[in-house]
Amino acid sequence: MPRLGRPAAANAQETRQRILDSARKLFADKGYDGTSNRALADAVGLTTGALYHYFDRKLDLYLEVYEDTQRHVYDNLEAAVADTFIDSLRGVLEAAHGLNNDDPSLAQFLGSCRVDVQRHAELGEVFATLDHTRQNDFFAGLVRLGVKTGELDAGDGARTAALLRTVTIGLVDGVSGSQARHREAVDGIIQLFEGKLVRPPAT
Amino acid sequence: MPRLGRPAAANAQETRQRILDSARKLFADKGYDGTSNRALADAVGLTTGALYHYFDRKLDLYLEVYEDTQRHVYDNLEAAVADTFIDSLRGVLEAAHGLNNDDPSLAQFLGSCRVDVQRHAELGEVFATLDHTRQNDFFAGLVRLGVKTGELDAGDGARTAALLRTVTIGLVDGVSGSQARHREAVDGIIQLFEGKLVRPPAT
Amino acid sequence: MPRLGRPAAANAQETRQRILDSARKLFADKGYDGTSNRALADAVGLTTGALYHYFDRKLDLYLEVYEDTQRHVYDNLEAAVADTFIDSLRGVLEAAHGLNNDDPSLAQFLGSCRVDVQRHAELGEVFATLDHTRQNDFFAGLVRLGVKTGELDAGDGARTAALLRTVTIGLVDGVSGSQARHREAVDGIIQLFEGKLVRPPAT
Amino acid sequence: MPRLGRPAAANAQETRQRILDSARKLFADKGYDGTSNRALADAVGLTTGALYHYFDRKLDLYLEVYEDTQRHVYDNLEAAVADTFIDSLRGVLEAAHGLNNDDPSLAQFLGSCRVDVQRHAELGEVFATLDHTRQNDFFAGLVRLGVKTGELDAGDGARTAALLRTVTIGLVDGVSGSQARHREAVDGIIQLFEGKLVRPPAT
DNA sequence: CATGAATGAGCTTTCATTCAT
DNA sequence: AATGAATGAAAGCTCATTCAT
Repeated sequence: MPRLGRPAAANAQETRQRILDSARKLFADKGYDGTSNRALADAVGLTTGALYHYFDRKLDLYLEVYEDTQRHVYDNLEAAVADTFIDSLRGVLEAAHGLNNDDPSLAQFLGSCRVDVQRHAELGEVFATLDHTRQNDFFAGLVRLGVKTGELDAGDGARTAALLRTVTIGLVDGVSGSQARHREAVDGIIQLFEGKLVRPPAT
Repeated sequence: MPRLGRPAAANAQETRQRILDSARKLFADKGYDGTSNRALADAVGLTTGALYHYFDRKLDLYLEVYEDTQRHVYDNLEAAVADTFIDSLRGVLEAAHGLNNDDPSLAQFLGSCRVDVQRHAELGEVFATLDHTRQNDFFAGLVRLGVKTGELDAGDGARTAALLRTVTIGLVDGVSGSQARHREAVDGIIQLFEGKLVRPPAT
Repeated sequence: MPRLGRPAAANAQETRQRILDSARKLFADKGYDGTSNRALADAVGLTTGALYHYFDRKLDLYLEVYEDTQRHVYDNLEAAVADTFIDSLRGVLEAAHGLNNDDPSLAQFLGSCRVDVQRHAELGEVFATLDHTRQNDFFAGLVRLGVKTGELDAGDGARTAALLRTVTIGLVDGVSGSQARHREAVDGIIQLFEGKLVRPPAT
Repeated sequence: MPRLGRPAAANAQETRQRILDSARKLFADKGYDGTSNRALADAVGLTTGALYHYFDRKLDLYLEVYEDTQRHVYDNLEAAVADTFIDSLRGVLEAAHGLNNDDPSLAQFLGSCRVDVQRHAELGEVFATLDHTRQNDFFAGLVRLGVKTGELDAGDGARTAALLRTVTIGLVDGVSGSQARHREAVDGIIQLFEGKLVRPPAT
């Protein structure tokens, strides 16, 4: 005999957030398909049916996790932008490292997400309709700053943006699982950008 | 409508290769779980049962695709190593770009693979038993070369290896889908390593 | 054509029992492998997926059917034990005949089960972990009773137990399918134990 | 490139017998469904395709195994019949024990067979068309002998036949897997028929 | 006489989703 | 707000059988 009526402890807002948090971790770890509603429900302490009280479809839940995460991450990165390109880069990478330290599932989810969007036709369609301005603007903004301060040539803009995107993805996909390796990679990147990592061969 | 029994044209060697090639493309695109035996069989022009004539389990097929791809890629990258660190880097990145040009599914599969190995417990277990020496040695060799030629400080070794790994993963996961963006990112990386991308701010 | 969602009339307890009852009949008739989830689901009026709402694996279902049946049968047989060996034997065989009359699938399942446990490695492993004390104790108890009343020599104990086991299995495997033949065999056994079936040859 | 033409060592007659022998063991152990053509081919050292050179269908192979086994067993049992019922019984049970000692798969197959015939509609149909006269006649003959010698009452004929059938099946299904237990059961049966196992209670 | 490539149907199991309660 | 009974589709895999070679 299940208890009827509204459970005493139930708080929709808070339950919803618990679902989103568990979902981010599971999606980050196992991917979209690899995360069953059942596993999610178990993690949250609900049944699969209850999930549908909060989200119409698994896809909608995934989307909401994405938007939450994206917002949280870029709020932090944007706050780290400074007066020069190199200082901003340093700040942004440090901020990324800090985020990864506090909650590794943030970066892991975003990396996992890029894969799932490519793999899943259905997910791809929905993501195509999202507003990605913020993400694009962020890298473009960094480059613009570098050109303004004279740190970058205007002609190297696209190249630098592509480079930043590549490095970011490498950090997320490659080393966000281990704090130590993440630290090392971040230090390497900064040192390289400062021109202090490599010099011409001895001869 | 093919009939029962052995088809006239059957050639085991060639069919096996067709399976592996189709599998690499599908695994690269849709991942391990996202690639059903059915989809693979359809792509090759067989039934799912026939696949088991060649591979005992889906996992074995995946493994074989991996080993084939890994071998092919590192044969090419190792051939591109030169006398100095910077020349080797340039050569290796160009070789990678060439490979990606000829058959994008090679890099895409390897990127896809890293994700699947993390997501799939079963895949992870099997991969743990594989010999990854070659992959590890490759980056370590590049760094040793740089130290020998004086291009790198010995103390920066670990940092540089982590950086190379990060950049490689970024290239594979981030931009191997588009030739143009891949080109741009490669050029950016080379220019950055040459110290010709960034300079101190004007003031 | 039932629709999706929970049917109005659903009653878990009763459905579960219907599954177990149908399963016993099918397992008795067709064996473990010969009984497909599909056939069982059809017999109960469900889909195969619904079975997994009640049992995690086919094997668990089989086990539960076994325990139910075993308990039911031995409850009846033990109740038939009397003051002397010969009266107990008569009572137990009559009880067995009665059970077989009421629901032939009980004995048939147990006979079928012994075969399946030998045939199926997986089934054998699980059954090895079960507690078979009750079954063993039952025959041992009968023999002890016979020795106590002087009906049996103590030295014939093991032989008599083996004989009882053999006769029981013969009844179950050989003639439980036909009431008439079962009756005849039971009568023959009793008469034989009473010493009224065979006498020395005429000469 | 498979070797073409007739393999040097091939001897149809002998290969056929090897198939039948392996088949009897596998069918006895795992049953009809539980024995795959593949497993049988492996045991014999052939491929599944080759089996079809000797038998049109799995079912035909099974049938042939049955007829071979049945003939072999009853040749032996009939040879053990003596002048009186009790001596015949003793002889037949000893013969059965000897057979079981020499090749346990004989009795095991026959026990396994009865189950499979009941479980498998297709098998049942084919067995219904077989001539079971010999098996039936054998028990009837024993009973007739007992009546002739005065060891049995004519009125107890059907009952005794049912009893013999029950005991035989019990021996085969229950204890043919272990020589020791088989021996014990055989001794118990003989002693019981001799009237030397049970006596009235002490009062 | 024998191989081995291939089919098509079947199996157990998992899953997203629905909906009466 | 939440449960849990149920569906229907799909998955990986096995199998008896066929037949070109």
